Amino acid sequence: MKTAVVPVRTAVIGEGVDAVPARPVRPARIQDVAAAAGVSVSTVSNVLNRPERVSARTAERVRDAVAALDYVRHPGAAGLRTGHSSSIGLVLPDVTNSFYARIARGAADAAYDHGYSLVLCHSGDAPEREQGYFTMLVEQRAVGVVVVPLGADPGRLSRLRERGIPLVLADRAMPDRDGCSVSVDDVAGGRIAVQHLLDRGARDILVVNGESGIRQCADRYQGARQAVRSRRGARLRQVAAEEMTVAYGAKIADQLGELPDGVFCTNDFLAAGLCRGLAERGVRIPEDVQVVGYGDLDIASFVGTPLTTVRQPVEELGRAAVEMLLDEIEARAEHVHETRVFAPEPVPRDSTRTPGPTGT
Amino acid sequence: MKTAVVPVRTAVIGEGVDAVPARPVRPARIQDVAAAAGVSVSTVSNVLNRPERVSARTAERVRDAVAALDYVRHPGAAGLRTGHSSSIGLVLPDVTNSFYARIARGAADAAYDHGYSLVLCHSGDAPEREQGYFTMLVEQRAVGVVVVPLGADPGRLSRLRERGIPLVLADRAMPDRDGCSVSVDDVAGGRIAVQHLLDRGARDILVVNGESGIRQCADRYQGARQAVRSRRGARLRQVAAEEMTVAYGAKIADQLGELPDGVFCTNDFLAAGLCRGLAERGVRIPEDVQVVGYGDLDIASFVGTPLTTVRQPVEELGRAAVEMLLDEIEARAEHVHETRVFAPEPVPRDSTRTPGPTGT
DNA sequence: ATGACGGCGCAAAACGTTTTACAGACTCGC
DNA sequence: GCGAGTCTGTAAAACGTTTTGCGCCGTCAT
Repeated sequence: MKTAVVPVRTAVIGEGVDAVPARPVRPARIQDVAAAAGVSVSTVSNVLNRPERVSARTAERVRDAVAALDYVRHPGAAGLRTGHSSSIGLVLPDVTNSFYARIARGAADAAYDHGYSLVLCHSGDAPEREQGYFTMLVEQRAVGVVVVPLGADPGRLSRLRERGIPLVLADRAMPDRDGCSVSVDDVAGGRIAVQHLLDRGARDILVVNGESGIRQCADRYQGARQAVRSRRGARLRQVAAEEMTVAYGAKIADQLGELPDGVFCTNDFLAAGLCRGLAERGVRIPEDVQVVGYGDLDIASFVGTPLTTVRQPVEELGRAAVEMLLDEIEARAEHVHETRVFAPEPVPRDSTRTPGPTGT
Repeated sequence: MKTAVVPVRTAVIGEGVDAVPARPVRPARIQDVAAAAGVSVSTVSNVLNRPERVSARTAERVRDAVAALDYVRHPGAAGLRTGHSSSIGLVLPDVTNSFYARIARGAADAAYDHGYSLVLCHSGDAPEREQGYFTMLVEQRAVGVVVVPLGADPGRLSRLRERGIPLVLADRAMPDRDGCSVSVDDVAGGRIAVQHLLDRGARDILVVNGESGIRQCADRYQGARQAVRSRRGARLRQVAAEEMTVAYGAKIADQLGELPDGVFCTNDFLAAGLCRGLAERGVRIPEDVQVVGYGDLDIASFVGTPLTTVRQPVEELGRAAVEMLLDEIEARAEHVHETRVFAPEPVPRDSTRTPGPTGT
């Protein structure tokens, strides 16, 4: 869906012809450096890549020449010889979604730290586009790919691997014998959230969930059950919202019959809506009902009473993904595939009380 | 600032040694295709790049061979010969910021459509890191760069250009003789917002702004002035918030003496906070006071009464940036630099009334 | 027949590196 | 002095393309 756009004014600057004045000089090649330093190309290459193989004196001469000529290496050409590029693919459904954006950020940081460049691939929930990016990455001889896969079509993924490109799965970790994966532990997240409520005296817990078909929702509920089971006298109910939005959160607050004393919403939108709905009914938060959200989205801290929530280390997810990828690439034989699951952590704010000895 | 993270469990799958079973076969080269089709390499290359130079019969034979061998072209090697790669750099302060994420999305889409790959560079507000990415892009022989520049250090930018890499500036358009730029028209945005209020009968307008040192803020205020000036009997006041956050928006609502009948907040956070603050004082929105925000952030639709706001065509910004870049690259001599300014558009929601004949 | 011309296809050079195998120059121990 | 061993440095091949210039072979007009 293209946004209609009106470019109000568009000014033309420069003349085009003389706007490309001195056609920029051809960048210096390694050969030029060699000539300038009075050594052979191979020596220059050695200085650059295995400095220990060359005497201090020549090394310095070479480095001077490099500086003088403003030489910059051409990793493309190098890759041609060595057989691998230095770029990593990052394939995700939508950069605009803050969850994926945080993954991208972590991944970009890690790639930068290790001297790799990150190719952003926006699959936009379209499998054929995901596939298009895969072939593009194969062409580029990408050294590896981090992917938040779309459908559960492992075929496409393994075809990439057959091409010799290691893959790390992020977030939607399907069990995967042939590669690493990273994800966050939603069961633990649910447990943490409800444990937090229990610790603050809540005993009649309501889970406001999304559709149980969504893995994250099911997992978080399971975690909630675990927490409640371990505390005698505690009780757990669940209600499912059709969509995990603010509007549906509010709607559920309206329809609530017997009020619980603790609510765990499996995402912050639901929680924000619920809080608003409850507030309109005159219910005080956290005095009458304590509320915990999930995700630590921006909205959690904006809402009327700042929301206690569960934070997922998403940037770390992205970072870990590329680091595991690089390990697979660099260690090769010694590498063992790993399934890394990150634990979320509670973010206490005003929608829950401070912990007391008991409560009831 | 690294988030503390606890990987709860980490399972080891596979054995590492035999986890890399059949070392994937070396991908087919153009030479293999040539052999299989019984033609020369150059013919294969011609089939691939200038099909008109080769007879239909041979072309088909070659294409069959390509399919049979599952040949994929190696643009890196090609680039070595032709002198240019097919990757574009996108340098921005923070992908996590939804504004920049939207730019990234638009840019990624455009790059994909034109067969270029987009290298994500996360400068993270650190000039030295921005510089680091610049040199990385020079190394890669990136064909061009779209950048949301950090400081106003045109030196770094022009140094990139001297290297022969065209640059398009996004968002923070400084007037730029040597390249294209894209941005949104904040003056128009301010005018639109206030015009919207005036059209709905508001006459005593308050602008809740950020620091006037920020260009966007100054521009939006200027637009507001233009709108008010063109309507007799209308009056404009301004108040500046120290930060453009929900909290400060609420604070301003508290401190407000004489109530205006229309408020233009120069960003949606301020607007959300202001609405909450006003609501707590018992002020009805939009009956007593109409409110317009800016940016069409997620929060605008979540808030108590959904917020009328101004939407910026940010994805289009990103898309246009790479397209202008590609024009510069492909048209070369005929290209003329352009400064493209996009117009924002109003998004009417519940925090303003429906337009009436007048209103007073 | 002959010459010119067009259409196809090919050989080879070039792009900028890395790496292998080797050569020359020292040093050292005898 | 001499051979073995160490250091430095080098020539050349290789990576996978694209492109230039050329040659071959029909065809067509003369």
